[in-house]
Amino acid sequence: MLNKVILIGRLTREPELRYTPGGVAVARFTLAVDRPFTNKQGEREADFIDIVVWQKQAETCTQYLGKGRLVAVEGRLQIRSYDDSQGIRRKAAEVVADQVRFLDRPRDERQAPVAAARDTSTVAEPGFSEVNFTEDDIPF
Amino acid sequence: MLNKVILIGRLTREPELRYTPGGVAVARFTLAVDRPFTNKQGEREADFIDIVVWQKQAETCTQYLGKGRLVAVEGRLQIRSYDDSQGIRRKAAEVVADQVRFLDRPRDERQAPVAAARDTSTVAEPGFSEVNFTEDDIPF
Amino acid sequence: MLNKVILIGRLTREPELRYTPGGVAVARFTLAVDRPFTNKQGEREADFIDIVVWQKQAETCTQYLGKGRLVAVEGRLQIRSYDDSQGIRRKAAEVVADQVRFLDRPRDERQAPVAAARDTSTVAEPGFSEVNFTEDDIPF
Amino acid sequence: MLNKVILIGRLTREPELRYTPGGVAVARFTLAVDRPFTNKQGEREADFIDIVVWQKQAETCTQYLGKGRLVAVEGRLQIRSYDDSQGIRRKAAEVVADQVRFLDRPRDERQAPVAAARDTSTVAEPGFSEVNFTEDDIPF
DNA sequence: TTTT
DNA sequence: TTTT
Repeated sequence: MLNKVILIGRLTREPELRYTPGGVAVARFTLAVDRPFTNKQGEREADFIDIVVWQKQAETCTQYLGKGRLVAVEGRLQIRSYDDSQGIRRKAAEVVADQVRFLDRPRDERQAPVAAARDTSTVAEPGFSEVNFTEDDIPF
Repeated sequence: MLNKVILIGRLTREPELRYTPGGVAVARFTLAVDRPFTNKQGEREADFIDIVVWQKQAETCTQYLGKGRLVAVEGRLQIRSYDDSQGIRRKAAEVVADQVRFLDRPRDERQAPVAAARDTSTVAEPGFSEVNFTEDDIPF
Repeated sequence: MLNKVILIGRLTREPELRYTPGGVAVARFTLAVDRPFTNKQGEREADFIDIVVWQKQAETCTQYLGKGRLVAVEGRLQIRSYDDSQGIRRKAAEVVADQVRFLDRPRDERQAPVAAARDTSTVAEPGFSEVNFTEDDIPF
Repeated sequence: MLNKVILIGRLTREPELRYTPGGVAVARFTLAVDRPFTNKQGEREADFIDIVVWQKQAETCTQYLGKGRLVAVEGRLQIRSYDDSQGIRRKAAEVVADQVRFLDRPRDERQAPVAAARDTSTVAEPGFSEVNFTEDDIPF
């Protein structure tokens, strides 16, 4: 009845963009999220979490994000079963993103910070469509 | 850049429904959310948190919820300033709900559980409008 | 850097309790979490999400929870790799719970509501250990 | 029964550190969190949300954070009533932080990135004390 | 002002 | 393998 996931981590690789037969964009990438403690060998580990993004947001993520970028992802945890190419039954877990927020600047934008700021601001909330009633509208 | 609140608590009173001049429904209610510890006198306290709900969801909440009902609210924390009727500047904090989930049955539905189940199921996700691409659509 | 999962759903079976070689309690159960939309056949699906609970909370969950019970789980999403009994490399996803809240009463407690209320209140926050500084302590 | 807030925003000023009569550190700061839409004048607004941090984390936040720094805060929403210096009854809303994550580097550390990285990594999770059972311990 |  |  409620299924909410919020992650902050870094992309392990470029997003991969595909289209459904019906022409809808879908992107996938993996997020490395550091665990909040060290293991018995004193090393810090990470969870590698698969992210799925749909529609316009899929395209903006693919266009602007790359390996190492820091993002916040809000979404839901989806578990699905499938048979792999060897016919072995497998389960996949992935976070289907509602929102992807970009938390750092691309590396090569240190030279062109203003343009970068503008570019990324336009994609800051890909696919966002919340109705924006504000406090001015509140009648009590 | 990210503002997410998730609460589970009980309504302290009936929701109050109004309409903006433009005819948009807005409901307000207060949620009592027990604190996860006792105070120095050994008593359990609660936070009384104001909730604002918009549009169709405002109407379904007003119709189906009442004092004492258990709900989960997902939304964002909004802080706004205003002058009260004495001209004193005040700040208001409220959670603007994206989702309100009903977690228990109304009291008088013990007699008529089937009808109740059907009725509440139809309002289980008031105003919900997520695009429902599913795993069958994932092309990789 | 942030990995937060919040779920509300129903247990698909009794929790299973084990102990590590060092004697620490671990419980596992699966949560059915309804998806917020229907599929193309008009059916409502669910995600079946594995939950891991540690220590005292593992024991209270095992003692008080059973198939069909409604709970809220707060935790982190853990992805781990392992080889199954056939030597096939697999990935497992599970939510490691920080908190498990019981959102309904056990079925057979309708006859004994008072005792039930007391019993479950004592386990309402298994393993909880937050430091409880309150507003009375705030020096400004 | 559940009260969870997750915010990403920027400090509007330096944290203010005090101590309770009993000697416990408490820090306060305000977070500007951009709203996910523009108002009717096409401007982007923000919510200014008061944050309270306790104990060691209060001290590390005060030591390392300053105006403009980007952080993620996880905590609970607390509503409390008090009388101000004019005897006017007021309500205060604040997020009591469980975790504060630093999401950017301090400005003057561009010159000394390595030291900065090390310094901030040691305070990345101030006050964190989660028990760190890991997958190696899972007996099933 | 407050819910179970 | 699955809950209401």
